[in-house]
Amino acid sequence: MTMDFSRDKPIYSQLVDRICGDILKGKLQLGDRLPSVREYAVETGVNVNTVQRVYKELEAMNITETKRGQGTFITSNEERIELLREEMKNQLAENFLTSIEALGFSKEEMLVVLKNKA
Amino acid sequence: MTMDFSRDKPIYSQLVDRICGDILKGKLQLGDRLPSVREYAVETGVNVNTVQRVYKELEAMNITETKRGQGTFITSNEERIELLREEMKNQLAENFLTSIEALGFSKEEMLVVLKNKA
DNA sequence: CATAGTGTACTAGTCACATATTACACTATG
DNA sequence: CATAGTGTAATATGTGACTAGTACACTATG
Repeated sequence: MTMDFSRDKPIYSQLVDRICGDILKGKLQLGDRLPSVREYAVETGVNVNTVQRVYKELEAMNITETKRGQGTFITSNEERIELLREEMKNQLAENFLTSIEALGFSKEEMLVVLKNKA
Repeated sequence: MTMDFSRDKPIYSQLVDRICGDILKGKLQLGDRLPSVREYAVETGVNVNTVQRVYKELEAMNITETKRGQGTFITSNEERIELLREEMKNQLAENFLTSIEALGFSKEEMLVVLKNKA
């Protein structure tokens, strides 16, 4: 496959985002098994170590559980996923507000822009 | 002064944002002279080269003009600043929308969150 | 024309990231 | 119990972004 990655962010981080997105979108279901590190490395065209880092990161976030010899699985803990959803939503909002404040825009002003966009 | 910088973004980039913000907020006026690279380096506690990079970046954005031996000045071109304002507003909005889409959130959902925040 | 204050250029060091390679540990399966 | 497929760990290497130190070039000013 050899995905294309943006250059302004580490690959491993983009992959984490991608997987989180797939979970939140429902493309990946609770309990699903992720591809093996070697498989996913080939799929995405990156090194095994990079994939390992992705899986490590996900596990640290408590959204996957890895079992030696078996694979890496999305947690079956629905609460955790729901919490993740809220966390990420909040994080996004906070970051956005911080950015607009730093640049001198008002929240109201930005809301208008957002509404008028695709 | 020794400002504190976030670690997830280059210092020079944060300084560019800061100055842009100060311009858009009116803290810096058209035609104003910025501190010299050395002055600003001391003020912020970073290296002269870092400041130079900031000024270079700003000049590339056409929002400052630098004159050897004299200093770096905010452009007097009001249109340019107004354009900058629109550009940055759009950029912020686009980035935000891209992020929320990647993570599987809807625009409407996020608008609600934003409204309910400080 | 000397001096001090500008911006600028060059070189080098550090660090995070990504890669490559190799070896190890565990588990399922025949 | 052999084998193939999992995740894990360790080491070395290359590269690019960022920062720092130092020296240079230009300009105003007395």
